[in-house]
Amino acid sequence: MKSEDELSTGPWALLALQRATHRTLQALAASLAELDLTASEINTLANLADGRGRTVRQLSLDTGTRGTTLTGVLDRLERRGYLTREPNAADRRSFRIALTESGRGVARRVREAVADVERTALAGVSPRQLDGYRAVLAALQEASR
Amino acid sequence: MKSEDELSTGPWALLALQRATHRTLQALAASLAELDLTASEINTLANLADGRGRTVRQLSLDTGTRGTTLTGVLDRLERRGYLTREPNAADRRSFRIALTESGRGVARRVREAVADVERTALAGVSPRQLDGYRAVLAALQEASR
DNA sequence: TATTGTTATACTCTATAACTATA
DNA sequence: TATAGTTATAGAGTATAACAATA
Repeated sequence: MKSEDELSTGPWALLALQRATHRTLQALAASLAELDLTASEINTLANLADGRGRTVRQLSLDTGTRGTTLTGVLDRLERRGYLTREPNAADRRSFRIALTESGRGVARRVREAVADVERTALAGVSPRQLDGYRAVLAALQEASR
Repeated sequence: MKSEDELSTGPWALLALQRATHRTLQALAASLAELDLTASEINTLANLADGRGRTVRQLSLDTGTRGTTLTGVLDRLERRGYLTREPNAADRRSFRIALTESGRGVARRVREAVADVERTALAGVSPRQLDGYRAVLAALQEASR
């Protein structure tokens, strides 16, 4: 717990953000160890798990991952048969990333693991606090463009 | 903006967390480009900026960075003259990481950049929302041990 | 001219395990 | 025996710049 003084005078919101991200990511990777996925792969699959196809650009915005990083991540997931890059008729420069049958299975397990962590963690949190969390994250993102 | 349906049924708290972390980190590194620091180095310096010495272990807990990663980060920062590893009389297995004079200067600038982002981002956020944010981050970390 | 996505390079971060010194 | 910190290795993530294809 930080001192009152620090909370009021020093920056803490971003430090806490990073700490929480590192921790939850490590916990998530551990709970999904059997699937042998990296943090970025988990992040990517969790985003794709809703079944909506996305372009690489959209996925990059959704995950916060750089395009150049995403190329490698998608390469590995494609090689493992979890997704495909389909031509995009609407814009022939881009692809639509779509989960395969087996990709959907893996993505579902990832999504469940993510949901599990959230359920456990947020059990004692009020809707109002959750709302504040969402608002602050949105504000941080908005200020970082 | 996500659909109502997704907010109520799917996991979003961790996905939003990762997205926000990536974004703010990129913005921070860009605003501190002249200092030529990586995200981890920024995180480390921002934590040390309060002037309190720490062991590597404590720093690892504070930043969420792995010990093995921290060794390299500290190596580089030490080589640049920003910090020193001082013997720790209390426990001779460990070191106390302390900022040097020039390290304090750099850390101050890092801390100011972090504070700037926070001020800008959180200008329109209420204390109550900020409180919810803090509570949720704490809950996520607690559930990830 | 600008954007989408990939490639290339060099460096940083991570996981894992082994190792030394100290507790 | 356990912990603090480092080292070693291999793979993954990053910034940056350049590139082809398309808009």
